[in-house]
Amino acid sequence: MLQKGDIDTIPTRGALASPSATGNALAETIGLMGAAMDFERGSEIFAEDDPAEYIYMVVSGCVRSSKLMSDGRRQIDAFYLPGDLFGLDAEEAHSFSAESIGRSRVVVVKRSALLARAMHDQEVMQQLWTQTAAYLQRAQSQMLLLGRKNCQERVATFLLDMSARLRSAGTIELPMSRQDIADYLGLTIETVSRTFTQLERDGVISMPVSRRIVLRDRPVLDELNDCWVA
Amino acid sequence: MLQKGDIDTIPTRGALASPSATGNALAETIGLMGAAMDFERGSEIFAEDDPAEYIYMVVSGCVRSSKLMSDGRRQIDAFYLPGDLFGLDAEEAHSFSAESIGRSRVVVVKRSALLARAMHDQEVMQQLWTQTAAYLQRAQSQMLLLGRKNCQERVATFLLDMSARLRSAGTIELPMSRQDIADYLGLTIETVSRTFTQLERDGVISMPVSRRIVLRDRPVLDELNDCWVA
DNA sequence: CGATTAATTGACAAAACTCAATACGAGTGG
DNA sequence: CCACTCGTATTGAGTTTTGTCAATTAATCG
Repeated sequence: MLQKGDIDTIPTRGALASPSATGNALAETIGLMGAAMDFERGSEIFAEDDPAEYIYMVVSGCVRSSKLMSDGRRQIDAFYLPGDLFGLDAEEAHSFSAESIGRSRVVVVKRSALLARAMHDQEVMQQLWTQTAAYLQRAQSQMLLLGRKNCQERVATFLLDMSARLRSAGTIELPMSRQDIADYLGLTIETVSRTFTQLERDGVISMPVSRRIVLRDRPVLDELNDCWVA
Repeated sequence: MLQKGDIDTIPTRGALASPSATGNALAETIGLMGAAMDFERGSEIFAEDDPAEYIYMVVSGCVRSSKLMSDGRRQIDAFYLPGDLFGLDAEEAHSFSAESIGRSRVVVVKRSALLARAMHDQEVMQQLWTQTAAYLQRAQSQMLLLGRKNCQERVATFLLDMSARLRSAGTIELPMSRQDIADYLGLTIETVSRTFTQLERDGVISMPVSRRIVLRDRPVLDELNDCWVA
């Protein structure tokens, strides 16, 4: 599915917009080995069941990965922000699809090349594991959210997580639509919208515009979030 | 948390009750390096936030891993069956707890020892990654289930998954309680019970006793399950 | 066999969903 | 600069699904 973006053959040393807390050796290696590609708003980076030929790192923008059911129901597993790796399947085929939200730039490296590298660079191999384990941990938190939290708690957890990952000081600029948030939180767009409105009425957040969220009362959000550690 | 079981210092070569499809080199290594421990019904193997000192492999019985909220709501991330590894956190502390369902035997190996081994056995390191990625993939399917499936679909998916993992020819002997199933599927015990009853009335399954489920109409279960591949 | 835990069932309540209408906001062209 | 348009977001009314609480019934273990 690499046809959709333009390959930028210029090496991407230092191309990372925000040097996220990603496993450094691995991110470094990918940055050096990979090619930068640009994706348009909404374009598909890979599809479910596509051969897992590449491993990806977000440079700028935001990527969503999701699974679809045959009747169109969608669950977004994760949003990837600058510095995040994705496509880390160990299987031959991807078990989910990935699309660019808005415009984004992504560094792409051949799985086979990275694995070859990992085979004689122990640290790269280990970080491949560490990164994957970190995503597994996130997935476990998300299962708690999806299985057991109510809509206020889901939204609070989401906002605190985005705030931490975007390193925002109280104001979050959301890169994704309400529909994406709904599909990530296992809710409908209407419920997400109503929950935002309710939190604003209660003075917990404010929304100058719908994609800009100001966290006004963190203690309440933390309370709703229960077991989160920022 | 290792006090609860009895350490069996006899090496566990060939101790695996059912030689599951686990990454072989890794399972082999753990079997050879590890010590067998027995756990009583309901006993805790490790708790959330415990230091992640060991990595585990189920020999017999069944283990559940879960997360708790402060008010007692529980989400079970996974059930581990013979041959399955667990405790594969890359972090220093476990992000979930693990308890034995019924009696079980587990092989335990020091994380540090296994990592040391992995550092000069490339295959072990890679399988550590592969295993973790496989669990991440399972987690992604579970997120789709928890976020988007209705109770019938959840139960159908659960039954097909258990049937495949237990290699059962149509009859499943469930090792876990309805409460455990409910906490795994993000439902209440009553909803799980009613759904089983409904499926039995519809002739899709039968339940000679509550823990023994006979799959009578796989096509219907597959239909409910949507996108599963056995 | 009896005690105790696990599972089922029923009646009702609540949370989230659906469908439909309306409002907002970014981008475009007059 | 304003009006128009189109995709996105919000709001309302009513329904559905699942949850809650309480009462039974079934299964398991001494």
